[in-house]
Amino acid sequence: MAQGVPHRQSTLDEVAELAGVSRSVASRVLNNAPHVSRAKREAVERAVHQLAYVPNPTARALATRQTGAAALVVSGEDPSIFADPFFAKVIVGASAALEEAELHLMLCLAASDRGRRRVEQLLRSKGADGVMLMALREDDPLARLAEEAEIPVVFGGRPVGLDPRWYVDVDNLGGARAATEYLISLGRTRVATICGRLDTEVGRARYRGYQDAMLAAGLEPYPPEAGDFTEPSGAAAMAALSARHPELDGVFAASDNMGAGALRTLRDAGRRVPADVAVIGFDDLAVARISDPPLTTVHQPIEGLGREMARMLVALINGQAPTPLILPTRLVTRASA
Amino acid sequence: MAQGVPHRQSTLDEVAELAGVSRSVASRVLNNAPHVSRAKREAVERAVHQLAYVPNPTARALATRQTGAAALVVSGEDPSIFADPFFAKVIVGASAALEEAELHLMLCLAASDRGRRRVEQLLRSKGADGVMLMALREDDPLARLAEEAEIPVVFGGRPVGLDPRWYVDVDNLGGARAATEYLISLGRTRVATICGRLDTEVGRARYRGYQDAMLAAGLEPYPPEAGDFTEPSGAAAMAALSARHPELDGVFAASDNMGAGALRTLRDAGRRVPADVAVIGFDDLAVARISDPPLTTVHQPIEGLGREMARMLVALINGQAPTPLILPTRLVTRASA
DNA sequence: CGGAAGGCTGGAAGCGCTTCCAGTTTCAGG
DNA sequence: CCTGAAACTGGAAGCGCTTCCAGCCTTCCG
Repeated sequence: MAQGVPHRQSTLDEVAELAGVSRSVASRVLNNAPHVSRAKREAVERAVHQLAYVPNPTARALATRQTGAAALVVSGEDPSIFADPFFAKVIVGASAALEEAELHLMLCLAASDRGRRRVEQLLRSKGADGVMLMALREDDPLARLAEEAEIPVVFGGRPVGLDPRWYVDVDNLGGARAATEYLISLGRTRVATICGRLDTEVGRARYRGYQDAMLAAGLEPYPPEAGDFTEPSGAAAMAALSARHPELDGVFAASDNMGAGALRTLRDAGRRVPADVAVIGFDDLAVARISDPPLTTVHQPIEGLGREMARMLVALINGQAPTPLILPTRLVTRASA
Repeated sequence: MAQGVPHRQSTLDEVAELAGVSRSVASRVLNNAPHVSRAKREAVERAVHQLAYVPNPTARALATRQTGAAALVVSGEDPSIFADPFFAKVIVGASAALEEAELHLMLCLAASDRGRRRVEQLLRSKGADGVMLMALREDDPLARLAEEAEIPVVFGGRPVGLDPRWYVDVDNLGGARAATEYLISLGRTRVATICGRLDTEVGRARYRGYQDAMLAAGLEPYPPEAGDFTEPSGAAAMAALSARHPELDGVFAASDNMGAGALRTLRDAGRRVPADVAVIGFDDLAVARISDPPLTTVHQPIEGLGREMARMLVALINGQAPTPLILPTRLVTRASA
């Protein structure tokens, strides 16, 4: 940066003057609006090139009342939940879709009080053209704020106890049911689940899917053994489960990380997978591929989730009326089941 | 959103009028600038509260010529490199530091041509108050643009063939040397390395660290066996290495993912870790903890990297003159070596 | 060749906020 | 009770761009 003179940014006025037209015409050329003769259009283009002119986005934003940015806010009390590669994939998808709409991506990690206050500001001051909300906790105050906000809001996953107007979700229930059904189809009858946090909709839906499948097969569901979606919690849950129910021959873990943890515990305990216990995870993250044995899991289209959220948001911003979306999941069979 | 009347956002003028003061005074109160009597200050505050007034950030940005946002751009031809949890951690750190400075975080994945063009725009139009640049490739055109830009730019990691004025890096060389020295101190003498891409500074530095340690111990470094930092590439490299040099008793992998890949290959080949071959990784990501056996690795302060980049950027934005920073790494011993 | 339709054009009014500055008020000290 | 300094205050001029609109100039048809 800053080598030599500050070199004042050139303005539209200067472009207009150099091109010998009025500022209005120059503006029209830039936004390629109609009502500009070929000659003037070219003159302006030449001037733009000559001055290396770049429009000032802030001024444009003020005049058009559009910021040109969309925000992705990730809630949660602990910023480290964001370290989950899940979010990175969502971002990749969302980023691509926003790029198509020429929108910038603002990322808000609303973990601290301060962070949440900033999100509130953003929502109320219309600091972005729209907002995508993820990982809301039960009774998250952000939910209210979002409902009251006068800018488009799209939810990623349905927050517990709320029925947002616009959201994109993944078929957690169906995926969990499919996983459990697969275990059952393998002849396993003593299938337990390591479920995720039951104060999240994801955790609940996946648990419900497990229950549904068990009941449908005439089997008694085991009581939920809860983890928090992380590897250590999966390992701990597996230990607790084995102690309480040594007869288990199948486990559905509500996340790959927990599944990997379960594999570790089983391995340490000398139980073979899948011979003694079959394990299925959920997410289809990298960890599922590199665990030992590779984890059979429920694939969810995470980038797709991000992409669709962004697309829905763009639609809303453009005044369209999209409908909520639930993306399909599918079972990926590997060695663990 | 949009329940009921559009409810026009109230403006500073309205606040001023309601409080019975001029707009200037109201503005001063909001920015708590001096030269406002107690009485008027309170009157304005009351009006702000009553109207639920929130200043319009765009207008403020136009007037102050400050956008209130900093951008983090992640380069690379493939957007999926962003899926590496590495970046998520950088973001967590950067986000926290930016929050303290009341700056928003804009995230730019400059993978596509379109994405790169947008970054160029951002740089040239001063669409952000500053920019953090990461994962530049060799001869990345973004580097030039950044140098020419008239806004503060901080590099995360030094790009190959460039000596940026402001950067934050991690002591890759020292870390790699320490890892290799540790293997040697364990009595291993036939230590090879699975290095990362040698067209990145990270890859080169870690390879150089390995070389240094070997030479210093009077051992002959093996020629580099390159991967691309991913698990599969590590597995493949390990296979190639074993085929070519069956005598190996130690391997330094330049990333945990590659280390995990190496472990997998060794396990599949029936070689015991660390008894037959000791393995060390680099990064200290989650994968190092859950691999089998857990991977001894070089810890690098990734969140710290993000935090320091953001702090340096904030310093630059505030007109200070920070100095480049190289963060320390340290060896974390686990079971694999 | 007249006239109307319609494309072009540029002046001017914003968008909502900051900030300079000149004028006014306040008040301690003499 | 006066004086000057210090503290306030509000008018006004922007920040750089979009967009409405009234007027002008083409065309083109009858």
